[in-house]
Amino acid sequence: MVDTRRNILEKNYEAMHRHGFQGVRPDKVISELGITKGAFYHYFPSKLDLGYAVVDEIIGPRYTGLWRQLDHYQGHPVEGIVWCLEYIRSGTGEQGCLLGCPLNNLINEMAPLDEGFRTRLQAIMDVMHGAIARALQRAVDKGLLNRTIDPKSYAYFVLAAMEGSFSVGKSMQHKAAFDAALDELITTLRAL
Amino acid sequence: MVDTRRNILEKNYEAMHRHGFQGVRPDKVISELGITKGAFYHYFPSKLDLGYAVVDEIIGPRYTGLWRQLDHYQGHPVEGIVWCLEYIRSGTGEQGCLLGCPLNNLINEMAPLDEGFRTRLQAIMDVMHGAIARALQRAVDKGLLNRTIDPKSYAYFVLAAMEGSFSVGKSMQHKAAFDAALDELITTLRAL
DNA sequence: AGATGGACATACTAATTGGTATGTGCAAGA
DNA sequence: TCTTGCACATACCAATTAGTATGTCCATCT
Repeated sequence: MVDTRRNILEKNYEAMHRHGFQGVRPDKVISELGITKGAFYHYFPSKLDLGYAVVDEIIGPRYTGLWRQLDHYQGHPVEGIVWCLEYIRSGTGEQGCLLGCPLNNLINEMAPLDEGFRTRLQAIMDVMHGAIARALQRAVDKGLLNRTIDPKSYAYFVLAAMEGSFSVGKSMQHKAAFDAALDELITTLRAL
Repeated sequence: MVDTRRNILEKNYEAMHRHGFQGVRPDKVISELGITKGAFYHYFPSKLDLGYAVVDEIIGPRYTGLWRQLDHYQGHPVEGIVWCLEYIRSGTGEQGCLLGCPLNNLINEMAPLDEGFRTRLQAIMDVMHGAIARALQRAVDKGLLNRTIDPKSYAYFVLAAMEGSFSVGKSMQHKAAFDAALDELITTLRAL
């Protein structure tokens, strides 16, 4: 027997990625999975709890797992950040570009609407922000940067440019725009 | 008599800003306005058409009107871009930061879901992108930049960092994060 | 004055949504 | 072997959603 709960989680993650949380119809996802309401509500008390579980068990780990590696990156910290960005790019095909960044999508949709979502999404962003800020701080401490920067402030900028690249790619419906924005971010980082 | 159609448009714009297009309940907005379904469906054939009208008549003009001014900006083109960014910042209070950029929100929600939305949103982004790219091209032509850049590519980066600043501010639920990201973008632009 | 049409109000509705209540098969432990 | 409880299936349901169908008031044109 396959893991029914995990299947429900992953199918709903896909639906959330495309339609947003509010746009997810549990009924639809259920019938696509070939299961019934009984199975769904056996594992998740409500649609909202399902949404939280998708963030906690799929989206969160995916992002925090990547950025936490920055702390152990050997070499120029800025190149560590670039490595993370390139990793994200490599996981973003033409299709993924159209659907955008799952984290960015969810932040923009749910942050003002539900406190449960907001705290979870903020926690993920905090991990990413912390990792970038620490990397920049290491670079500053080692005197590796030409310009003086405030690591925490600059880390927000890096996050913004990265998330924004997805928005640009999504609106232009072309990975080329996403790539251009990301390339310029990388160039900017390397010029620090 | 006030302009009922405009009232419907503006109340729904506010609802879209907070709840997203899918989250808008025409019934709710109607009752808040103190009008009835008759009035609503007299002016708008459907909820989708209402959404298009909000983009065409409120969101679009607001953004294109601002960025088109760049073409007539006297002085260093980069300072013109900074002026636009500061204008956007000045219109973004603590509350506006929580709700995010209406354009960014709509792109992330609706671009993959509806072609009518997508083409409209892309058209707005194209205007903004074109204005920034032309400003950068002028700066290049006049030899005002230290670094050589590709104006079109860099314009995507500027747009990305700007839109992304809203995402960051929204997730952190703090204008300080938004301001930090925007400040670093401005510093980066001025260092070009 | 009578007809026309725009600007709404009122009342109704089919489909959908997000569930709940209840039943069943089966594996594991007492 | 009996029972307990997990893992689902089936059937039902109240509220909501996005409308439609129809009526009315009033200004304007003929």
